[in-house]
Order: sequence, then C-alpha cells, then structure tokens
Amino acid sequence: MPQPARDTYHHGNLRAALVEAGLELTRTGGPAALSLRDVTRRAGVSPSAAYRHFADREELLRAIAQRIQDDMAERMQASPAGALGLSGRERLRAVGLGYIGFALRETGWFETAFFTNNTLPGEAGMPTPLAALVESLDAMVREGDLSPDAREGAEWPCWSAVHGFALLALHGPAARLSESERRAAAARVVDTAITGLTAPGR
Amino acid sequence: MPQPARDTYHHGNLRAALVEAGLELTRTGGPAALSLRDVTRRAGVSPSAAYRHFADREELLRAIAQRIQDDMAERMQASPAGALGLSGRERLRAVGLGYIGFALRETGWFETAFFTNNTLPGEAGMPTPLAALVESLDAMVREGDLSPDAREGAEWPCWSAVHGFALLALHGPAARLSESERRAAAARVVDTAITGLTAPGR
DNA sequence: TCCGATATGTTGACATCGTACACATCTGGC
DNA sequence: GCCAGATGTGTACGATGTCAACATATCGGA
Repeated sequence: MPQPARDTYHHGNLRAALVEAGLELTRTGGPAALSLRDVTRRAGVSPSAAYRHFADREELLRAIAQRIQDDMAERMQASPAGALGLSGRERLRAVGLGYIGFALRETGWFETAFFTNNTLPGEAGMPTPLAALVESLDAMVREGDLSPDAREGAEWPCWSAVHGFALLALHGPAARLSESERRAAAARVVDTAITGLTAPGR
Repeated sequence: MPQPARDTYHHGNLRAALVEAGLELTRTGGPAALSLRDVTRRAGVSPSAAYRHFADREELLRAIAQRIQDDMAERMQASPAGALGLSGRERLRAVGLGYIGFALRETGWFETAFFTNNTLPGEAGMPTPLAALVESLDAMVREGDLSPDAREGAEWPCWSAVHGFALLALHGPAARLSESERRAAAARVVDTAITGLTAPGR
C-alpha cells in the first residue's frame, strides 16, 4: 500500500519533484542508480505517474542531465574563473581546472551529465559549461593573447582535454594516480592545451 | 525449453564463448546491450552457467572491455602509426587520429572499453592502447623533438585530448558536427596537443 | 579399473525493473 | 454547474540479475 504522503490527489508539481529526486539518486550512484520506480517512490507517487511527464526513463534522465549541466556552468562561472582582474588566459586555466574538479568531486552527477545523447537544442541560451570557456577564449583574443585565426574552433581542444582527463581519472588509468599526482597531471593537461593554442608555430 | 545446441553436457570452453557473444552484443549496442541472459542464450547455455566463470555481469563486462582494449592497441599499432620511416611526431599524430577513428567507427566497443572501473592489473604487459602512444613519445625524445623534461607524464595531455574528443563526438556537442567539420576538429585537437607538448616556452 | 572429488551446466524461483492499459480523481473554461 | 482534459492509481506482463539445490561430466589417485 503506497501511502501518498500528501493530502491532495494531485501532486502539484510532480515533474520538478521527479527531477529533484533523480538528482539525489544520480549524485551518488550515477545514471545507473536512476530507477523510475525509486524516483516515484521518493516523490510519494505510483510508478506510472512518471509517464504523465516523461515519455520514458530516458527522457527523465535527459532532463536530469540538463539540470546538472546548468549547475556545472553556474559553478564554473562562480569560481575563480569569473573573478575580475584575471586575464583571459588565467580564467581559461581556472575554467579547465574547475571542470576537472567538478568531475572528481561530483562523480555521479558528472557521469550523468554526459551519459545520454543529449542534443541540447538551446543553441541560443547556451547554458552549457561551454559558456565560461567561450567567454575566456574571447577575452584572450581581446587581450591579444590568442590570434583571431586560432580562435575559431578553439573550444574543441580545450574541452576535449579536460573532458578526457576527467573520464580517464574516473574510469580509466588515471584513477590509479595518487591525489597529488592527479592534481599535477590535471594541471599539465590544462597547461598543455593552453600552450598548444597560443603557440606561434603553425 | 532451451535447446542446448550441442551434444556434450559440458560446453567445452564456455568462458571464451561468453566473451565472444558479449563482443557481438556490445559492438552495436554498447555496454547497455550486454545481458547475461542474452549472452548465455547465444552460447546455448542456461543463464546460471555464466556464474561458473564470472562473479556477476560486471565481471563479464570487464573481461569484454579488456578484450576490446587489446584490440584497439593492436589496430593502432597496425595502422600508419606503426609504419617505418615515419618520425615520432608523425606517428604520434597517427596514433591520436587512429584512436578517435576507432571510437567513431566502433562506437559500441569504445564505450564498452571504458565503461567500467577497469583497474588493469597488467602493468608489465601494458596491452592498453597506451602502448603505441608511449612508443611514439619515446621516439620523439630520441629524435630530439621532445625534451626529456617534457617527456614525463606527457601521456596524459595526449590521451586526455583524444579520449575527450571521442566522447564529446559520441555523447556530447561534437555529435552535431558534420562529417568534415568533425574531421577538422579532430585534427585540431591532436595538433594542439602535440604543439602544446613540444612548444618551447613552458 | 573404478571411484570419489571437483568442475561445470540445469532447473526453478525470487525480487526488481520499465512499461502499458484501464480506471479514478482533480481542475479550469464554457 | 458541468464536462473535457490533465494528472495520478492499480494491476499486469515480460525481461532481467542472481541464488540455491540438483545433475552430470572429467580427472587424479587407490
């Protein structure tokens, strides 16, 4: 007998409640921990109720992933990366280290954020973690630290480097590094990407 | 009524057969497509039989991942990266592009290879895709293209860059690029990493 | 050569999961 | 005030991972 845990027949704002419960679940267990039944249980609702708001488990997962990406973006702009008085290059470095730091600190969320084929439609809003990256690269061009030629497509080397290192540190061989080794390797990864972008030769 | 599809009561070499069937399943569907029941069905064996060879689904998945990593390593050494007469730098570039190419061509396998927390024990054997990378970096040092100082830990920037790009191209925003755009971005990622490694100023 | 230990495979069961369908209940616009 | 649509419930189905009890094959020593 599932007790509704509420007085009204309708929940009020179930969709949001399901996403919120999903965030709790995925935080520790990653995407695999997201069970439709568990999530509805936490919301005090029958399993089928979720289908009034999401086509299937996958769609709920995508909504959760979206929320996590927004959260990442927010944190990365609130970090030293957004501090005034820093050069674009310094901000770029902070953004990269912040990205890796988030991945290591919030493992479950990070994995969830990039688990599904999320075709973010909001090209305009761009609430992705990408935003902070774009900003710092633009600043580098303004400051003459990055040539306009090199600016186009510069997101890829940067994002790839930190994204890849984060995943190698979670599932891959970088998991075997000690804390300090990992920190050093992360810095090396970020610095190599920045150097590679701004190096004069070719 | 499950028909054994064989004459003997014992299978003969079930462990290998399960891994082989698992490779088929994960090739198209990735790790999510690996079902213990499906895999035993294909081997003509009851579901529980798998437990004589693997502690659980996870362990089977790890064995499959191991096989895929070996395969990747093999392919990357058979590719242009292993060709004679190429400089270390040229081989490094080929290894990187080969890695990304494998990820895009064999999506399911690539995802499977890095899905679990695989703590590869064989530090000596090193059958990882890493081997080809290590070799080309060493060659660059011998050829004076990479300073010995910069050699240590140089694997991380390289591996991170290509690994990250591969994943962004599969689940992330790089999936929206056209074929040619993606190819260009991949080249940019690899070249930036190499430039960053060998650039003089720190 | 037989025989028992051990490795390997089978059967049946259980809890859990995603999902579908029919039904119940609430709520806003005429 | 009532009816249509939105939202939540109940029940059911098939599939899955895993387990315990049982069956059969294989191999090394008496």
